[in-house]
Amino acid sequence: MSRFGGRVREYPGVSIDRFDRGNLRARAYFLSHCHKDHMKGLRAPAMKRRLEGSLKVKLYCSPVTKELLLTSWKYKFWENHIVALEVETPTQISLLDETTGEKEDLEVTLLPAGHCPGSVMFLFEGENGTVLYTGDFRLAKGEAARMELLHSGTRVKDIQSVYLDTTFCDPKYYHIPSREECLSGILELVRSWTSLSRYHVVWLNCKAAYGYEYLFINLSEELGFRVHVNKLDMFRNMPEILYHVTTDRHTQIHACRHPRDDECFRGNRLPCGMTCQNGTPLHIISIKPSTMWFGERNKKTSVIVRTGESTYRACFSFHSSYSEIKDFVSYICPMNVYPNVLPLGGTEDKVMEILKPLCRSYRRNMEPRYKPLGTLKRVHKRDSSDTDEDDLFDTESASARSKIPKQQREESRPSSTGQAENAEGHINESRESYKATTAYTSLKVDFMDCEESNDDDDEDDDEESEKNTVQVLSPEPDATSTSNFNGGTSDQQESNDNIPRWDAFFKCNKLEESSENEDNFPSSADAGGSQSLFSDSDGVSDSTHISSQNSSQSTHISEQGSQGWDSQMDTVLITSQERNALDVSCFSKGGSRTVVSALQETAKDSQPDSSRWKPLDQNRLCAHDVVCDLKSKDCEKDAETGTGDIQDVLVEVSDNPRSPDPELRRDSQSSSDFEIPMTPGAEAPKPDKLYCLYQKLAAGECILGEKKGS
DNA sequence: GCGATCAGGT
DNA sequence: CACACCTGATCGC
Repeated sequence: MSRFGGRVREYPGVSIDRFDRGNLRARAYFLSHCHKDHMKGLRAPAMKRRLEGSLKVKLYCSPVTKELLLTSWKYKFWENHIVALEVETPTQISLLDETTGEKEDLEVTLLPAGHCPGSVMFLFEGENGTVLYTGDFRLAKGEAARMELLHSGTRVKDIQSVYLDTTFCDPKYYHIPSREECLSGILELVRSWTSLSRYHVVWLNCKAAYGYEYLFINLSEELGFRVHVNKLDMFRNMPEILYHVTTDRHTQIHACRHPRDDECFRGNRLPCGMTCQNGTPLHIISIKPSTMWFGERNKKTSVIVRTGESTYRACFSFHSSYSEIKDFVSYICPMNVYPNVLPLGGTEDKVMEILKPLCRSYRRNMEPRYKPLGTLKRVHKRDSSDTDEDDLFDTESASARSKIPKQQREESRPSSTGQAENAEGHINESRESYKATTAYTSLKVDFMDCEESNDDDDEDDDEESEKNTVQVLSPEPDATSTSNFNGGTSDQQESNDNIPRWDAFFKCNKLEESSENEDNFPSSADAGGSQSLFSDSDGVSDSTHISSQNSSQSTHISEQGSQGWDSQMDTVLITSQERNALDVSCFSKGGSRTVVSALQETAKDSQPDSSRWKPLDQNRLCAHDVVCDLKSKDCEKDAETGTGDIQDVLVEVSDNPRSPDPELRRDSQSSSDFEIPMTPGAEAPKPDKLYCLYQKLAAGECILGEKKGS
């Protein structure tokens, strides 16, 4: 929840995203996007009176935001006061104090924020300095570097203050899979289900808020089914959205809602009331987009998690992750940062502790040497932002950096180039040291971190409660060992002395050996925690058959009969590293595809296809370049004809998606990414064994066969 | 009757 | 443990 009061200290005459109380006296208003929590007071009688008293007072926003806002009659009284500013078009505005006649000139630029349709950041430039208000934003790593208007010439502008969306500004949200990863995960799940028959439909359990449109568009484009929604009049002037949504319920993708849509779903009914077609009952799965996050050390990034017999969650985030935020701020390198949001339970101090070191004010104090500001990267190549952004950012990208041994990096880094240096040195140091301290403080942190996302909110999670089978990860064979991770206080320390710890081991190895080892551990961040050990075995189980129980990591589909044996297999997990790691060539190109091949195809597709809807395009109101090219003719055909070849399809075919058998149900609902079941009869490794394993791991050797044997 | 606020839910 | 929103209860005007 935004706790931003509406005003920036540099320009107190403007109010942004808040319209109540003191903001009623503002000379100009700005709305970054159309979410209610940024519209407080906007339709209040007091504001209405304020407008009636002055024709001059304006609300500035993007054209899309204006359109969405005025769709609701509640905001109609703003109509003659709204000024839609084109995105990325610097505009001079005059702030007039109507009582004194005093005037203040200000240049404002709207920058795409990637949060929802029409969402923007505001860049103010005036005599009190340059101020960036981010609103809510999701920008991938390196995206700031591609925004021309954040730069003057090739250098990033001298920004006095950033008012920042800090929703996920906490290391526990270190990584959130990219939009593209999430999208293709959802796409493949939807594709595989809907291609089983025309009666297989998907319900996207989306919240009542703007922001899912690009998902609808991409699904519709790829699969050829428009998405059923309750209302679409707000998109009447946005053809590229309008074309992909429908109020006709006869479609296989639904995002309709009902006050008690969960009940509907449990009764095998869509929120719109559909339950069968031509007398044939529908087979419905639900996919709930929700934020999933991953700790720094976890390289696993499953974007789809099965939560029930026919319920899934898919990773989806409107906000930047911790590392994206840090990338953004360190690139901008402002004098000051002010958090707009305090993560619940977090304090301003804690957030500032993270952000301060990224600011110039702080860097100056710490380092006398002048640090040049960042430099503009490739100018506006949005298409490429869809792909692996790391590749675009050669020396700058964190992941590219981490592939180079740190020592080497420091030696070879150029001494006077802009951002490369900017992002290096100090910033990195601070990150390193932060990591070191967290790794130290508690195993619990370590474990939580590794463990992956969280996001157990609500209703359909009851079965997930045991998702983290900690015992297996524990080095201690007995049951009390759980406390090492969970409760652990003093005895935790003790047991740690006896048991070789992966992070400690790795650190010491790193000192002894040359830095080559880092090649075996592409992400240096993976060094901590025993999870990496197990997730490895988990991750490669494909090739080693180490454990059929963990095979949900496999990208293959579980083709489930009604037996229970494979209940662990039916979790569909699509992880980003699998997509990178697996060889596409081993999969057939037939009508039905494996997850992996399909994913890689879409990844390929996504690059050059300019008709694809991209998050930063969410400001297009009435684009002339709409290409309503449904490449889905084939898919449609598939759906008509093909229910065969199911073994190649992502999701199991089940005649009875809601198995009444509670045993089966509980089983199948566990996400095996969370849960690493103990192999029957197996015992946890002894300290010396562990040491041995660590050594082999560090050397890059395969430990799996042995582990299995032990 | 309306709005603001809170609690509780999805 | 998040977000964005909705509903319903309560209070004040």
